[in-house]
Amino acid sequence: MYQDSHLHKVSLMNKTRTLANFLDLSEEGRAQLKQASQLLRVKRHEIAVRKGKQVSGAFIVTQGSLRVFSYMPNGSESTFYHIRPGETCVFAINCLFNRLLYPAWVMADEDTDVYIVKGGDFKELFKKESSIQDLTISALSSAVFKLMTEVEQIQGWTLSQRVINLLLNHADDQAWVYMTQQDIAGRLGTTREVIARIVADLSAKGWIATGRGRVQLLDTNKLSQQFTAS
Amino acid sequence: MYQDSHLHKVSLMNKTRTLANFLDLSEEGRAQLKQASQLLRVKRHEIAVRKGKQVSGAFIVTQGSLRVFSYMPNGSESTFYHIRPGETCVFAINCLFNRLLYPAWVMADEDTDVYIVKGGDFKELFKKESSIQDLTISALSSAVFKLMTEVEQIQGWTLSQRVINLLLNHADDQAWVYMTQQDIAGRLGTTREVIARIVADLSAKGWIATGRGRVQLLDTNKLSQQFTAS
DNA sequence: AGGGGTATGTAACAAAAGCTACATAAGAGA
DNA sequence: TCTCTTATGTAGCTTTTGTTACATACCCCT
Repeated sequence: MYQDSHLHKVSLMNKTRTLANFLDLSEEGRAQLKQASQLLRVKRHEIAVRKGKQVSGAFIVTQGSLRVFSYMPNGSESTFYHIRPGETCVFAINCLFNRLLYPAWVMADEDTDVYIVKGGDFKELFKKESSIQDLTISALSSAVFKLMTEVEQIQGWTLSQRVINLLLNHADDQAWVYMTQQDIAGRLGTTREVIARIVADLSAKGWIATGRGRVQLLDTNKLSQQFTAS
Repeated sequence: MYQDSHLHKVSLMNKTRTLANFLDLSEEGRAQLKQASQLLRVKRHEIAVRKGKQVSGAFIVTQGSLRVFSYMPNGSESTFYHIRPGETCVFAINCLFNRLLYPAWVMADEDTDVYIVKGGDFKELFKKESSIQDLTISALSSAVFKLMTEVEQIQGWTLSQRVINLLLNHADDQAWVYMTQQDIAGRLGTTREVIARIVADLSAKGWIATGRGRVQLLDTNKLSQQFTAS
């Protein structure tokens, strides 16, 4: 269904949005980073990393967006998170520091540039460069926070509450959410039909309106109340 | 039901199992750590940290064991993890680096010694001392790994599979698991009755035997197969 | 040995979520 | 505008998990 990335490897020289734009490094740090990193360009819907792959280095996205997900026993996809410009992949860092195999699949949401910094060099840079320390710590700790929150929600909330929560978090200024029901289902680890049922219910109550590829929040107050009221 | 810790604060001087036993530090590092840390002794079943508390520093357990959990909407407890000697609390580190309030409850499983290292000093030490970096990174990344695994399991496995997995992971050499059904339920975020039902089923199949406060694994092969077979 | 506190065993019922199978609608592009 | 792809709407049924309410068994302590 989806193709593999062709692993176009490009030199750092001729790019405007290089890694250095996202990190504040010392002279030596900058030099080491430059020679240790490699640009990987991934096209929309290409697989960037396969599950079980040996992780050679840290990934840092400079442009575009990557989606990290896994397949559930029934074959459906469950999305863990997205990696956006300036962010690094926690799972890869985790693998680097613990010599694990990559535990998920990564697909480009759109055409994406990723820099790969060799594992050994990354660890060395980590010891000295505080901006690398910050990047690493913040990636790890925000992952801990998100995952913890997710575990709590999966265990303590109904699916309906989780859908509402996701809608509230993804709404833009005009209270629109641009996601298909399939996307929502994938994000919550369930199936489209279930989302359709829940969305239909919320719509019948007049709290939201649905459209193709989008949802409009009509009554954010009522929606928010679904967490406090039993 | 449970009492608060009385926060007995004791000087570092007269302890044999001090923090230094668990960390390999430079001279200055050792000195700074010493003056920045404080021993907290918590008695069995006392609450060591309350949810929503401001986190003043990193916790490192030198003796005993702490349980980190949260309350679900229905009032039951859901255990995230335990902190054992030489380990530190990820959530606390997370809070330190991101200025968050502590997101869970902590109770001592048994009489426990915890050192509290002031936040500012801990961050300074982190920049220079590689053993502190290791402790931090390994706490964060093993948390990421565990939580990620847990999310995958909650979403992709049946409760029965999750119970079997937990039993296999907690069995000692003689294939005994010393946990009450209540503990198991808390670990998996469900209720005792449900565990009783599952355990009764496994027992009827002859794969396990149950007893008060313990479970014996009789056929680990069959149990392990429950993950591959549909 | 007996008693009280805990832990486990059971059953019936309720609610939530997953699955199957189509029908219908919206939008993109020719 | 017409068609084709992709997304949504719905219904009925199955399976899993949660709840309620007791009965029974175990084990420590006196």
